Amino acid sequence: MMANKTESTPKLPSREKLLLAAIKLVRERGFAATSVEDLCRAAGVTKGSFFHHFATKEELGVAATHRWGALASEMFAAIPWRDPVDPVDRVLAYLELRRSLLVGEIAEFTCFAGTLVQEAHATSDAIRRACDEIITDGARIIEADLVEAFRAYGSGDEDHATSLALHVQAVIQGALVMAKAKGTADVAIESVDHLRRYIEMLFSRNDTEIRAGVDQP
Amino acid sequence: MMANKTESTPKLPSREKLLLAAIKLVRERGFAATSVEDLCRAAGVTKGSFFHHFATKEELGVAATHRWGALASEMFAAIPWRDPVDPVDRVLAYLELRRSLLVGEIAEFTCFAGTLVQEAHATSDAIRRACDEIITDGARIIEADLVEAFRAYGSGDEDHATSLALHVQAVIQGALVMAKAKGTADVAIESVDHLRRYIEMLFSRNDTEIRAGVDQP
DNA sequence: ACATCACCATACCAATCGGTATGGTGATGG
DNA sequence: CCATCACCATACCGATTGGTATGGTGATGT
Repeated sequence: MMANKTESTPKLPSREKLLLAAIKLVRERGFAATSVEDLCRAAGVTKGSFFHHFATKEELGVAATHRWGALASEMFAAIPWRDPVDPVDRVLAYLELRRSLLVGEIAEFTCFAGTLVQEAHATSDAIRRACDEIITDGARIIEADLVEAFRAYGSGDEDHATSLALHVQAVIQGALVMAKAKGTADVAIESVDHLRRYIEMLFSRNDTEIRAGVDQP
Repeated sequence: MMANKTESTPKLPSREKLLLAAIKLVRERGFAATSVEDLCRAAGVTKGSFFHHFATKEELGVAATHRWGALASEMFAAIPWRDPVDPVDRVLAYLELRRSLLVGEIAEFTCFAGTLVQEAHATSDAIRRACDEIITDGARIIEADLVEAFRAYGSGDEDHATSLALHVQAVIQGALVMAKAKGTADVAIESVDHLRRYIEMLFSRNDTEIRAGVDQP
């Protein structure tokens, strides 16, 4: 049988090293600006190895996107942000988590899929679909909580939950673009705060006035 | 005197043709994926002409960003969205305008600066700064209205207005990324709707309940 | 009338691009 | 013991890359 492909491999296999190098370099410099040789150099493998594992650079892009998606869901599964009993509090905890990740170097908190799809959406439908899938999966993380929240505090329309979950993704993507433009995460953090306030108001459970005069935390 | 550089030139000068070609091609395929020869072909000029006007491809990127900023402000100046007397209504009218632009081909409504800065922020600080400037200028379009709005309906803190204006830009940028991922503008339109609802709630002037159960328009 | 200059065209360049061809190596299954 | 195969290394390919060198042309100031 073929086995131990992803489990219990003592040293990182070449394919994995290439995937991680792709995620790193694309987040730093973009997809088109990263050559296959750059990838190989960063991964410490040869071009022969590269084209053994991936038929084209595009195929690596698709594979790296899936790897990125897996990394993200592993991460969100490992952190206990889902403890609150109130679904709204879970969503807010998720936002707090996303907010807390906005530290350090820009390339370390930007989204691989968002960066890639921006460049490749028109030239590679395979990459576009892969990124769409991973971003939509990301939205699904809070979608169930939002369904619950809408059911508890408003309409039970599931379309609302889907739409709002995608909006959360959109705001985060936009916040990252702004961070890249300004060269600092501050502006991204503020955007997440605005998003938090929106959701708080949407599901306002007490009568505390959360209006224009609210204080920033 | 040197004159008629941008005014009353009968046929489009080469420099302008290159700038417009850059805006078009970068929005379609990205900056790194667009070669200088692509640009020249699309603009109908030769490479000699290109490097006469721009020392490097990077320099063209900066110039095209400024051209893009000028195009945007010309456009927003030409459309009468600023008629309402209430500052909040002006902001909402602006959002409605942005929303109404989300039609047709994706490359025709995406933001040149957002696309460019995503790719080039780490490799060219000149491009990064230019994009930052243009995006921040875009935020300024509604900043004064937001200052008024905060003054009328909440705190008069100007930081709030700046932050919210940048958040509007962030949401739009993010919405465009999502549109690219999904291949359709629908998701972007919904994000703008969410943003609109946020601002309505933030400056809620009457006591109409705008909560989780609100109907989509 | 002449020099200057912005503007553009042609030809060319070394370097790099994504991709291929081919041969070697070690583990595995029969 | 041999054949197969996944895996990787080296060498190479034609095409394209951003950029340069150089020469020409027409308008302009003097």
